[in-house]
Amino acid sequence: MADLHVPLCCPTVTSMPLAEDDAALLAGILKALADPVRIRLVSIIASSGEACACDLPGLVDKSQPTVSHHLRQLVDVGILEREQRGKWAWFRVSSDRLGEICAVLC
Amino acid sequence: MADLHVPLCCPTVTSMPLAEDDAALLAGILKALADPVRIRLVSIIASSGEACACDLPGLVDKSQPTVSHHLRQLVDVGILEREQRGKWAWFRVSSDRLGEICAVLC
DNA sequence: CTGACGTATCGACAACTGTCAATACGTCTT
DNA sequence: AAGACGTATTGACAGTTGTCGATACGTCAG
Repeated sequence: MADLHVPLCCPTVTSMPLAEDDAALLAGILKALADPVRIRLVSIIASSGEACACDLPGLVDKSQPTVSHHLRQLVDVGILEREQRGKWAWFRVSSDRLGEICAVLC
Repeated sequence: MADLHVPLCCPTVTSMPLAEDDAALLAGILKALADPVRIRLVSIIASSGEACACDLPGLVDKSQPTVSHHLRQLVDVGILEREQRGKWAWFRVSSDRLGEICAVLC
């Protein structure tokens, strides 16, 4: 899979036709957000500042493997940042990434 | 399918945990954007102001039914507006809709 | 070192999605 | 009325995705 961590440096979506590469990159990032469970995870983590993975399966009512799978996708595109603390994994949203998405869409 | 035309009136994603319903609604809209072909269509149409469906298959290098299918999804969630002019279909982006998405994400 | 426990990965499966050829539907022109 | 032409829908199929049980991996406590 392409590296989705690169900054979104393309011009605004509405200003000129997106190149195929930029379109694929942006679509990949949006796809990571475009799931009810993942958007809720982002929302929960963002509004708390940070969250421990141990609490998330209960909060979104999904199994631990499923939540881990979703978290990975969000980390892969740079929306979430992961930090290991002892045996717990903590997640924080990358405010930069969300801002970039907005900047490109408007 | 739920009506995705309703305004996104939920609070910011980052301010408080999204309710399940709001999450499903927002995810549906983002999913419509989260495809390379559809994002390019939006970008092409937005940067021209409007576009005729007859030109789009050539511009994105997809078959006419495929493009029609993608356009329909974008119209269904309110990102595109369709206008029939004689036997041609013209599309315009709903700037409101994109703005709403940004407002909710940031 | 070993057991306990939190997390990630694997394997499998049903559901969904993007794609196109074929076809149906609308609208204009003659 | 009939043909031409642009667009939408249908049917089918391969590829992707969300989900979870089982299992492997890491890290801490004893």
